[in-house]
Amino acid sequence: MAATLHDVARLAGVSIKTVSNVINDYPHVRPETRERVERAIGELGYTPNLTARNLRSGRTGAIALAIPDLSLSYFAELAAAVIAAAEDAGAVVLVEQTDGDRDREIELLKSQRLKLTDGLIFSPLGMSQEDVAFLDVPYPLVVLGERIFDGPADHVTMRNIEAARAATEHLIAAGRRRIAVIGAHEGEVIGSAGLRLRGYREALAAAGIPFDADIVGFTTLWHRANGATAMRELLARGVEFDAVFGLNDTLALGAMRVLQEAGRRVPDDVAVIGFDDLDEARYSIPSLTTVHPGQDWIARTAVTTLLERIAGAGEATPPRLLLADYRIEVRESAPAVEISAA
Amino acid sequence: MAATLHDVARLAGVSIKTVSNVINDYPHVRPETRERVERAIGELGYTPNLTARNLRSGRTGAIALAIPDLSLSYFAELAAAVIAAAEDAGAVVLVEQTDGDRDREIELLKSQRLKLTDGLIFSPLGMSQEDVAFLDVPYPLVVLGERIFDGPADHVTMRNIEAARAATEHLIAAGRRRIAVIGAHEGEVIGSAGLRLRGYREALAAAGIPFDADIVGFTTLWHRANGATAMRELLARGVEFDAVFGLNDTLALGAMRVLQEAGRRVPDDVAVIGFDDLDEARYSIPSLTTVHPGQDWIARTAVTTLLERIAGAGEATPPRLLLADYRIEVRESAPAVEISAA
DNA sequence: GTGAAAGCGCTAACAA
DNA sequence: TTGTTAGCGCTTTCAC
Repeated sequence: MAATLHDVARLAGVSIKTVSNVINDYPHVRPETRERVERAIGELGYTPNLTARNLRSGRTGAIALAIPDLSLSYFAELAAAVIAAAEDAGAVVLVEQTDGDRDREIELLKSQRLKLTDGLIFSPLGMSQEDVAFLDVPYPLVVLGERIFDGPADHVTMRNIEAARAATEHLIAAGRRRIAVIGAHEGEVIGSAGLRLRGYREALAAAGIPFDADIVGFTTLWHRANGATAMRELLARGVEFDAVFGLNDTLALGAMRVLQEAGRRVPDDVAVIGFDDLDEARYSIPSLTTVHPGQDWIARTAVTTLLERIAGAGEATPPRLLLADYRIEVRESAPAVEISAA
Repeated sequence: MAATLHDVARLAGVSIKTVSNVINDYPHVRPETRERVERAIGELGYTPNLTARNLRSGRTGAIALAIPDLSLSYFAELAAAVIAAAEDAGAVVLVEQTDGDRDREIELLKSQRLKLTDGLIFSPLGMSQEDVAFLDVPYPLVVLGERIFDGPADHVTMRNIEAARAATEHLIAAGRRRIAVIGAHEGEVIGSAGLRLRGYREALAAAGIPFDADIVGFTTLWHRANGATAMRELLARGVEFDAVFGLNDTLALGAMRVLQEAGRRVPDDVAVIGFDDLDEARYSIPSLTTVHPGQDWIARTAVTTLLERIAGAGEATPPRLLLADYRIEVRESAPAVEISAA
């Protein structure tokens, strides 16, 4: 059995209060007493019981992070950044996977599993705007992503519309006119797909290019395989295009693979741009031009915002919307200058 | 302030023990009493305080998982599987990143940060066999990976030597004779690199092919970029080879990219095989033949083994070594039959 | 500068 | 079947 305060106190011949004082660096302890206590601590190999401390303080020093699935690179990179940021702040992170399933997400929000933590960073995928009321929870919460806006909690996310518009403008500036899209969601208005598609349309409109629904590929899940399938459909349909905007990197990479299999040269015949700037985008063939949406900033900001809320648990400052800066990461799949078709 | 047992008891007009009985599904509670208590619980929105429960029971229901870095796909996929397995078992997972740094790994093992959890699944990368004594910790521990063997804790890992040998044999069976290796570590004997290299050499020896140090590429970190660099060096050296064994998938993918840039056809000129069977290996161009080392089994086994140790905390069964089965996942980059060079 | 004692919210032995 | 009560290990007033 592990040693307790009492054991240390007995061995050092002092009261537990004195031991507690030593442990918590309370200044007014006589040096010789302190030393005696420290020796006893060392001898017994005493370490404080965090659970008991937590019970007293009402805090655990842990935060929860709920994401759809760690095996999706985007969320793995996000989680890595969140854990690193939390560690810098002295907090520890409990990771939950929801699979992007609405019911599991809602259940998680009410779940007692979270009682082990002081607050939650939540990246919903299945829930949508009409579920906004479920975000009204009795603990500190920071929401990520584009599924729900104007909720009762702080929200850290990216500038989807502007960034997607910039991506599209990048292609237009390089001389592309028939820009296909991969990953659209039927009828979605907000959500990553809806917002990014809107940015795309804004860019087209600004350039006087008509929107053509024929070169928009729909796919609900944003996995590599779906990008590949959507691109196959586009090719099978026989529509013409000289560029592809993958609404995320994995879609773009899947699409790029199919393009190459079909003998289309990237970027000569078809330029490809993605969204997310995954590590992987740097190493594909060709390397993937993409939107860097500021995940690191999002992770850091989510952690500090949550910890602030936890610290000031009482105060009712209104929820904030925090937006990351983006930039276009120009690589081989869609260079900046116009490439003349062979 | 959240409601407590007392509040519920008061409202329901019973003692806290009765409320506790209801909550813990103690059978001998009169139905009408139970109903009254349940109504009170609903009215107050009572949820048990897990910290207090943990203090009583000495358990937290959380386990820790320590890995080098979630942004490495292998560890992300491992973590995803561990979290899923833990959830099935009713446990929650706290994820720590060590960056593969020996000092951080050792510090983590002694850290109080873990006091929030009942046990640890630990995947060391910086530590090595001589650090085995640090694994003698006063809490349930399951070790993963190939850095340390015969330690005082349960160890779940893969059959590196046999699997690497099988991978090499696959290339040999397809008619390859000059098989380069990417990712070797200078002088390493155990550790993934050392063991896999040993399997490679065993396969060569068995086939009567001499080992040639000239076609072994060294690189300490196993990132895509390192695979690419190592392959560039190999090409620059002008050595001949008709196959490449990437000691993991990311190395193989990085190497494959460089090969293609250099105009070598995969698999016609050079066959490529990896190790890990990352999700990504399925979607590269060409898709990557690789060793499936049973990560899922490893994750599930690590979790159940740890939970068993936690449950039987007293008993001192000797540490076990648990080995996952592997298989060769044959894809385009190294087909089973010999491809005749054009 | 140090000690005594209450209590965080819960569980479980024991009583009734 | 239900109530009383003693802790789990710690922090923290309040005395001394």
